Amino acid sequence: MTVMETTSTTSTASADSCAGPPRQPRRPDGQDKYTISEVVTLTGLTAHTLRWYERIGLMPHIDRSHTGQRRYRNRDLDWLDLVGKLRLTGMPVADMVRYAELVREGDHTYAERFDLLKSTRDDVLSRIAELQDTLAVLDRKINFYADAGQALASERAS
Amino acid sequence: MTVMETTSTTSTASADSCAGPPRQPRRPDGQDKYTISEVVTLTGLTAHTLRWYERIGLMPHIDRSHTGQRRYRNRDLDWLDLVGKLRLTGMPVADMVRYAELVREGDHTYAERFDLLKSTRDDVLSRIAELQDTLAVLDRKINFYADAGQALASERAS
DNA sequence: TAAAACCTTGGAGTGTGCTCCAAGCAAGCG
DNA sequence: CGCTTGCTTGGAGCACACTCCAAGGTTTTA
Repeated sequence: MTVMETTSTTSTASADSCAGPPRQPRRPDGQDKYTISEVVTLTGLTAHTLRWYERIGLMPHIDRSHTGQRRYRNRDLDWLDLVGKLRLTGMPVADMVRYAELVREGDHTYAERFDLLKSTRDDVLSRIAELQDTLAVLDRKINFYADAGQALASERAS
Repeated sequence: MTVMETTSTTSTASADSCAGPPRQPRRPDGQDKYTISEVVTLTGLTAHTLRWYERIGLMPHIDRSHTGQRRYRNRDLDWLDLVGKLRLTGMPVADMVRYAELVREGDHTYAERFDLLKSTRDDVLSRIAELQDTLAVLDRKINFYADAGQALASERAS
């Protein structure tokens, strides 16, 4: 009855500013079968999202137990890692689905996969450039407010 | 009657890969009054979006002509430039509205504005790091497909 | 002065990427 | 056996950031 589904830790504001990204727990060695909830803890995605990815054709075929429950394998986790990376680039899910289709279609789609990844790479490069541009603007403003804060402090001191 | 509202050039796929970002037209010198459609061409935003920004409190007070039409000034365009930059960082609109409120409230909010920009800056830095990480993954895959393409080519040649 | 182009509003609609629900089956434990 | 916990499905719902509409007033051009 009660479902509750691990509603992914609300990381709205990155609380600790002086730590790396929240590292996902590492996969246990020598295992090649994971339940959906194990994949939840390994990837940080919700079970809802994992099932949704499958519905929209973003996943390869996922093995099932004799009673129909999903049994993910290491290659599926590798795929989810890639999807996670692509998601960070802002790539639309539809494009990732297209890439997944190309993979399913076999080796003769290498060229098209190459093109897709290459243009994604170009996008990433320009996103980085944009962000660095923004960083400069931000730094100018931050310095302004820092100086203004200093000015107020020394005003209080005098 | 006919509205049509300049439905922002569909830049779904960045067509020309070997060109800089699509530079917005530069502001005419010595002008300090712009209609909404002039702001549309200067910013690349739609008129809908400009009005919506105003409704949600993301804009400072915008002057009006004697008949109630918007007349943007250079400082408003500066603000829109900043908003555009912040939007690129993935900052939620709600946070930008918060910043706009702080600006409206006056000089005594300097410290809070500093904090907000600083944490945004931190976010930008980690986004850049993520993207560079992704770039490495992408490059490995791209190299794989490039090599595979070479292999196929030399196979055909032999 | 008339037509065409542009601007106004509140509110409704859209696309994306999840997020959740209801109802039911299954597996492990005491 | 009953209880708890976990997994299944299709479909509905949600948050965000726009995007558009209808109906009407304004400005510019010919």
